Amino acid sequence: MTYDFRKIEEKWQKYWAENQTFNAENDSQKEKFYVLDMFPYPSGAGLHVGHPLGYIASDIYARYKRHKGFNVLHPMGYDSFGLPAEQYAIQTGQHPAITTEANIKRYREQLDKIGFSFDWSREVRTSDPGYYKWTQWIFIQLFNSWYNKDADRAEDITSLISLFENEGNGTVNAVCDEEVELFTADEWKAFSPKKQQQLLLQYRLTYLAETEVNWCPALGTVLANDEIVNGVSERGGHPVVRKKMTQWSMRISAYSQRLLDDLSMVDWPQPLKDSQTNWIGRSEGASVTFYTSSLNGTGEAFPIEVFTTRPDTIFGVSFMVLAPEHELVSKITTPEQKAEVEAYIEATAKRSERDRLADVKTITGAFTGAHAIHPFSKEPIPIWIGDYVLAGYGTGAVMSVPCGDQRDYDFAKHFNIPIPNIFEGVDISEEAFADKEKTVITNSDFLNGLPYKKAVKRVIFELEKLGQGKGKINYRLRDAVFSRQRYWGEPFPVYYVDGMPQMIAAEHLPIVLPEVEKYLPTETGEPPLGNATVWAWDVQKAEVVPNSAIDNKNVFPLELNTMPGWAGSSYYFNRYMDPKNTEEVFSQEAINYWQDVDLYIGGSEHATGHLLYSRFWQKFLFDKGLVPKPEFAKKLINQGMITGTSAFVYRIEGENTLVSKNLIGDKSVQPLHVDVALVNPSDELDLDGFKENPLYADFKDAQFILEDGGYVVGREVEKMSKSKYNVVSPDSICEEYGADSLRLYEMFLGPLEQSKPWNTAGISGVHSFLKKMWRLYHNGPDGVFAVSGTVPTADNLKTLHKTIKKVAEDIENFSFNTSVATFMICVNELAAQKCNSREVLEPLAILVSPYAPHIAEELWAKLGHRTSISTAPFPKFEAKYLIESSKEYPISFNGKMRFKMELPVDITKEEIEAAVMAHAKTQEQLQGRTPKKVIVVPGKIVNIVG
RNA sequence: GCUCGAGUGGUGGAAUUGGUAGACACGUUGGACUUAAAAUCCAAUGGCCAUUAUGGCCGUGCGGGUUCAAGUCCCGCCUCGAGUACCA
Repeated sequence: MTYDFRKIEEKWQKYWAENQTFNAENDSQKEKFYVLDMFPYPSGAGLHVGHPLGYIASDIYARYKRHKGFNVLHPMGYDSFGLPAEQYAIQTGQHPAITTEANIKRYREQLDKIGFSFDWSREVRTSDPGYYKWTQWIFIQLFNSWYNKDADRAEDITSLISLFENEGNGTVNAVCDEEVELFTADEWKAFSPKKQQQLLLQYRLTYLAETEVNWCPALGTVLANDEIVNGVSERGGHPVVRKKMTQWSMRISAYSQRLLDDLSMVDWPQPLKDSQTNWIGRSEGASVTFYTSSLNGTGEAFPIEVFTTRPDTIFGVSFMVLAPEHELVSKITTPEQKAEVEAYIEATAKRSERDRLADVKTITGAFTGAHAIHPFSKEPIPIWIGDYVLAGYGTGAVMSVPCGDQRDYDFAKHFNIPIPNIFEGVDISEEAFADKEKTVITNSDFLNGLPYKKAVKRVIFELEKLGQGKGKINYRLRDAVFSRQRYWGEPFPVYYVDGMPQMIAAEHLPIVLPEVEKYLPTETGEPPLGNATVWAWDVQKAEVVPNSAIDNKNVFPLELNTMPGWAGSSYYFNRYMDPKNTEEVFSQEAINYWQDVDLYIGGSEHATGHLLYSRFWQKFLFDKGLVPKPEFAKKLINQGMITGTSAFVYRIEGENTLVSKNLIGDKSVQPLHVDVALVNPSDELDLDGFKENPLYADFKDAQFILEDGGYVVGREVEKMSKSKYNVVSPDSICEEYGADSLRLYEMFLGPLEQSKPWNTAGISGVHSFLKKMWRLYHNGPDGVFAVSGTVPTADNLKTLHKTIKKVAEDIENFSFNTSVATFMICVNELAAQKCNSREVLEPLAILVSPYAPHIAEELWAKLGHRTSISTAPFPKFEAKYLIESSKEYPISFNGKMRFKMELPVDITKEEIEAAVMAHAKTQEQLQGRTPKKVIVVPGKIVNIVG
């Protein structure tokens, strides 16, 4: 009987679906194990072989854990809100929900063919109202919360209100907007309700504020910092400009320190932790307030707050620099300097973000004419503006210490500003000196002779005494803009009364995305939801009603923005625990049983987006007592990218002639991508297919210069992408070799975390392994299924048990590539031993089952089992079968292995040495010399020196 | 620039705490079976030199070092990849 993988795989995929084999139980007595994949955005292009890599790895792990007796949660769903479906809708008028549905259907077909053990009964889709009801609900919880720094956790907004009522906000230690006015309890009570709402908004964990945002005109929306790469949009590469807009923001900065600290709790890849650490960007230093001199300018003394990591160098300050956008600039600039400053501001405003990034070498700036007073020396310090100071970081102003900071140094040199030296024994004639460890301060009054750390302490003490500064920790992490001017996203559960946002009560959720005629912004520049005609909130009826009913008494306008892509993905891992719950986001029973994700597999590109936002929401839900763990995923693995192997044909420059790769010689040729589907494993082009393909119509009549009757293409490893015609789909591999072969081969390619090239040719190795394994169970006449009850030999058991040991270790270490090699060795050995004993072949089927589940189920059934192999106990490793009576020792001379020698394992070092020295080959190697030393490592090696 | 990761045959890769470098595959070559092909099986396959079997020398990006012994540890470089970028 031949290995008919098509029939077998179809049969078992149907069986698993019908029997719901992989549905997880929420009320199990078994120990839980939660294996999660990052859910995909269902794009129109479908899956290529690179996508399932992580899914296969997690599936192997999930199946392994089932064999180990765990109740495994292994769900899958779709991050189904997003730009491509909307762009498609703009172009074609097709509703994004329809496109999305079709794409999901295709994804599901492709996924099903690979034989994953997903619990599909728990599928979630972020664009499903039943799901985004809870996204909206969490948004409301954030709105109704503030961050209490004293308790270091989020609290209900009502506790803040009662603080205001009792003490005003003077004593409140909260994370809030930069500038909040101070008020007493009595003042608070006297404020109008609107004023109170405005003030509360400055404390809420999600808040509406006019912020500088990254506006992308081409996409017609704002972007978060992590959605911008090199100054252009991540999607599409469009320019991004700074713009002030009223937007919802998330006060993620409240969690900066905890997001940093709790990285030590999770087993995540170090590079990922590093990039989160960098992104959060904690720096310790001091905030110092300088006052402008009232002797010049308007005569008013304005405070300028700066942040510095080197307060110890305060006596080295010889100028200050403000960002061109800094609000003080217009107030302090002297009449004489006004023209120059304004010209500079105009010039920098014109430069795009990209230009600024591309050109960091050029030093520019302008003098304001104003001076600040040094807090200690009382000397006047000139105030400049320059675009090397960023408005968005710190306070947008710096105290410049040219002797201790290279940028300040370069700026000072360029504008001929003095560079006072405050470091003992350091030459600063060529460059600044920034080494904290070697710092000894001089020329600095009370700091003279102090090293860095002591000087910092002292100066902060003195600043506090003056009331002009204090120690401060600064974070680079900004609050996250949460509004998008898009259609295909979660609507906010928000309506506006007198311009103030109001939350819709939770019992009326979800607020369902309205229908619109057009998916573009309105003519007045409002977001696409501005096109909706039924998009107003009736507070009496508690429902969405036509806009015509808006009277601002009972019927109010609804929010027109939608939520960003990361909203729905920031808690989906918790929702999977109880996905059908209509009363709660998840029940406490479910979350207390499943707790958190034990293993999360996905791409490293989500390091500072999804993975940071998810940790933020998790901590918020933790503070609210809704989840038991402050971190949602214990272990995380980044799977590497599978690159494509592009194929090229070569056209001779200026001719319609294509020349085979090895005949190019010194001809001048132009390489052209050719679809890899037209190339066979020997790199030969399918000439007929090529000529018939409409893509290559230009070459229909081309001349071909062939070698040995064929056309050999060139190959190069590139990113797998449609535009490079190097995409290989899993469907075609499943069709030709089967899902089990695909699964094995994806693992066999190399370590999970590494990026590696796909080459379909290599799949024949794992495919013939499966055939070989099949034959092991079918060695009767004409290949009929035949397994004997004979007692296995010592060799059989040795092969089996070393395989059990290695495979179990490999899975625990996520070294899936080496276990495939181990299976091959095992089957090769058993075949050589002509083993067909049930006692060996039955456990072997279980070992292979996580990797190649279809063939394993089929063999398991043939072995007489009536239930799925998926919960069969993993074979137990018995060390006794591996015990050897002798060991083949490598005998080395001066570290080089010369020959091997079989010796019993239970003899002493001395006996080994004696046996080795007595060997004829030893004497031959020594050629009469007496060894200086003989190293014997029992069980390992013998090395003879001399 | 900074941070992190990686360099091993023609190719993908293996090598547990320093202990037989190149497992397992792909590819290539030769052979068996076959009228033929496919499929399958067997053998060889890091480089160089030598040969009658036996052998010898070199070899894990480069240069040093530690060690009886280094792909693995230490120091200094080179190359590639990823992230980040005037962060005060």
